[in-house]
Formats: sequence, structure tokens, C-alpha cells
Amino acid sequence: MTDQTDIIDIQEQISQRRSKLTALRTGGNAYPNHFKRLHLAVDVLSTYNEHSPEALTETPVIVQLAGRLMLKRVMGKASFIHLQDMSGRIQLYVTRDALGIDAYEDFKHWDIGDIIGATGQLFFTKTSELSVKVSDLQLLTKALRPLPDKFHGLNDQEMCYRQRYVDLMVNPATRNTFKLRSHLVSYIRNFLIQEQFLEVETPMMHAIPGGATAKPFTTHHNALDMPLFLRVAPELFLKRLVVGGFEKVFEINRNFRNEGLSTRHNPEFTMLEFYQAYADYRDLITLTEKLLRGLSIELTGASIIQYQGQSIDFAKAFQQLSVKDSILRFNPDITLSDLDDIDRLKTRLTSLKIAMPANAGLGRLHMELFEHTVEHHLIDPTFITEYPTEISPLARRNDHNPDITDRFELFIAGREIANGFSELNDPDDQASRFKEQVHQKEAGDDEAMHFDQDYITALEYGLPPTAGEGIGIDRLVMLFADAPTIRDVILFPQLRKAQD
RNA sequence: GGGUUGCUAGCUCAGUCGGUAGAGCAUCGGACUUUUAAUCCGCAGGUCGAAGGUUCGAUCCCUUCGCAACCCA
Repeated sequence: MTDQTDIIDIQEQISQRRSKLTALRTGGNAYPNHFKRLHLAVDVLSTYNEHSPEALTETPVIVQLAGRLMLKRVMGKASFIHLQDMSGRIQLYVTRDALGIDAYEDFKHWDIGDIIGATGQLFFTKTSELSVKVSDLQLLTKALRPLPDKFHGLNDQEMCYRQRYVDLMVNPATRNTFKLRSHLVSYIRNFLIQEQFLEVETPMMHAIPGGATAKPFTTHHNALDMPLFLRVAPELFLKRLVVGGFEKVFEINRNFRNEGLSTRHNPEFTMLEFYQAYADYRDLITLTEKLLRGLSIELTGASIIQYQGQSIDFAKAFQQLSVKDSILRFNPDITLSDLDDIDRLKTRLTSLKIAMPANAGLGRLHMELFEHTVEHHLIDPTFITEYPTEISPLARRNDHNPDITDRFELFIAGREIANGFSELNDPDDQASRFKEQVHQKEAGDDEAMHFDQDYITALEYGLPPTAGEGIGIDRLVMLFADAPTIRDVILFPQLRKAQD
């Protein structure tokens, strides 16, 4: 007998599995790596499912599979097990007669979670399930920790996030979400490449954080002895590339913002940004509609999707509304003249219990009102246009009204999905907007932008008339995966440090 | 930052109007050569999130803390 108290101690099942590993080590190489997988579970099923049992008997099909042992039904001298690989699951039939007495006896002590390699012949069971009659079975990697409940899987959300690998093993819905995410990104990438955009990578570490109004993470370069900031947006670098002559560029990469966590915010998130010379924001609206409509068909086979019980229609032309019109639509008691009167606006916001930033101008007040009373109503895809210049320091002023910019944001399911505008390519106007941002920063707005002289210099070389857009990839995945929180579409979402 | 809820066996969950806890699955032992969350029999497995307090007695009541979820700012 082994020391009973040791086995009972701490975690019984891990100890049991460790003793099995010790036996494996004694018997030879416990971690063999010679097994060659030749087939995938679901490929095999889809290729041979329509064959007749007779055909499989007449011309035997031998397959060689590897994966994780997920289910085990031992009935004396014969067993059924499920093997799960990257494609899905297949059933294997394991018998003492085929394996031999010793090998079968060893197999009976293998655990759910173990990684195995199997060779065998395809056949149909009594109930016509295509399965593998195993002739050779090998334990490739011993799993020392038990898997969650074979039926209920892993439900504890914290565990799903902290131990995503376990979540992925046992919850097919999680696997599907991240397959969909990969599919979505590759579709967008191909779409843009077909539209003749060039994929580029710009710095993640910026000496001057810019391109968005957001708080950056700070770090330090030792050799250069200089502070660096994780980027909040790639915008200013992508536009430098347009100055350089790359007239259509895009980047899909991470941004970092030092802000709170929520169901819609992770400190690092993935953003698509693309810039197109000789286009304006209206061209981007057209492109965005085309992209999303195609994406919906590609991912779901339909142009109307269900998100959290709401129906979202990508088929019909997306609505367009100006900021002001949208406020008026969802606040019937507010008049157009209210929107031009800063005192009346402040009174209104106060009565709605909306906190106002100090020194807020009309534009900022409009946006506060918009965020609190309009945004969550915008379920079907809606472009909001005519954003105030005050809060759009990188966007081109409207030719007829300098207080607004040629900018839009796209809202779906009450959330901002995209932000695009005709780019400000007048270096003098850009310099004065940066100055205004610096002024805001000095007044206490730590999200305001810095003055980026090198960017101004780039503009002085001449940025062609250009339009650019950013699309939040995580939020887009949430929509198509019907995920209520951003953590469900990020493999390893940021959490607080776990307690030991 | 504020509020609400949760934290019990490896997993999924019960439960104790305060008397230190149960089930299913998994594990371990036994039976079983076509199962489908296999079935049947048996054993074992817990600092009831952490620390204090109240109490004869706390997993339960109170306080603080940790982590998470949801809502609000």
C-alpha cells in the first residue's frame, strides 16, 4: 500500500494521477512524441458518414487520430471512448481482444483529460454511429488534473476567464466564439486586401501618445532612458504612411487604454484602422455598410442577426442621423434652440443628473446628452454624423459649418462600433487643434491629446485628402457571437490578480 | 468610486429559521464485449472564500477584507 495519508492529503485525484504518471515514467518514456496524427475527427466523420457499413467492411479504412480523451464508458472487456481534437469529437471502440490483455488493462486506468493517439478501422455501430475500432492505443500525455463535469462543463465565469484552456476544452460554445472571431478577422483582412489596402504594422510604443482622447499606460525604455506610452490608437502613424504615399493602409492590432474595466471595456482591445486617400467620410460610410453586410452573410449566413434577444438588420440601408437630430428624436421635450443655448443645456443636463466636465462647450454638452439619452436606443445599424469640432481634434471641419466635422460614428445594439471621418489635412488647423487639446490638458483633462510636432511636420509635407476609420473588433465579435460581455470574446481578459 | 448578489467536494449544485453538511458527475474498488451524460454495487473525498466579532456553540448572524457577476456614476 502507498501512504494513504499522502493520497488523501490536499487533492486526492491529482495524487492518484501523479502515481499513474510515476508508473508511466518507470515503464519508459512518459511523454512520447513519435505519434503521427494522420486524420482529424470531424474530417473523418464528414468523409465517411455517407458510406455504407458494407463498403467500410469490404474496403477497410484505417485512420490515425490523436486528441484528448473526453468520455469513457467501460463495459468490461469492451469500451467506448470519445476523442476530441481541434475539429471536434469522434467515438472510438476499444476492446481487450484487439489491444491485448495488458494494454487494455492499462487503458482502463487512463483518465478523462489524458491525451491519446489511436489507430483503427472505421465501422458503424449498432446504432449507426461512425466509429473507430481501435487496434492500437497510446497514452501521449498524462493529464494530472481532473476535468470539469463531463455534462455541465465549466460554469464558473471567473474560472472560464482565468483558466481559458479548461473552458476551451470542455465548452464548445467558447471554442465556437473564438473560431468565429478568427473567421471575422480574416474576412475583414481579405475584404480590405481585395479593396487594395496595404496591411501595415505601426509602433505599439509611442513617445507621444496620440490618435485618441484616452489615458495611456506608461512604461520606460532603459537603454534610451525615456518614457514610452503604450499606444491608445495607431491613427497618427497610419496617416504618416498616407503622407508617404501608401494611399490605402490598414492595421488590425491592439490598443491600450488605462481606463476602467466593464462589459464593454478591456484595457487592451483590438482595433481595425484604415485610411484611404482621395476619399471622404461618405465613401467610408458606403464601404462600412458593404463590409458589415458581407460579414453578416459570411459569419451567419443571414443579414439579420439576433443579439441578446434583439434583432439587428444589416440588409436595409443603415440609418443616418446628425448628432443634433438624434438628440431631438429621443428627447421630444428638447428644441433645436435649446441645443444652441449653453445655459439651458446645462440646466437640462443637471436635471438629468448628468455630470458635466468643467469648461465644457456646446459640443461636449451635446455629446453628454447624446451618450446618456440616445446611444442605447440605436439598435439597428445607425450612422451618427456631424460631430462637434470641439471633441474631434483630428477630423476635418465641415465646409459650411466650422463647429462640426465631417465625421460619423456607427452604432449597433446601442454600442459604438466604428468611428470615421474625413481627415484634417491642414497643418495649421491641426496645430491649433493640438494647442486647444494642450489647453484642455492643462485645465485638468488628462485624456486630452499632446502636441505632436512631428505629426504637424508630416502634414506640412502634404497629406492628400483622406478619410479614415476605426472599427472595434471585439465589439463586432460580441455582436456576431451574441456575447453579452467583451470578456467572452477576448481569450484572456484582464482580471484582478487572483488570491493564492 | 457607490449599490446589489455570489463564493459549500475536482466539476455542477442542494442545504442548515445557529447544533461543524448532502446529491449527481468525476475519482478509487467490484460486475459487465455495441455504449451514447452507459448501467448496477460499494468505498472515499469538505478549514462551507479569508480574518475577526457575537454566542455554550457559527458554514449560517454581524464587521472587515479578497475575488467575481450585475447595476449605477
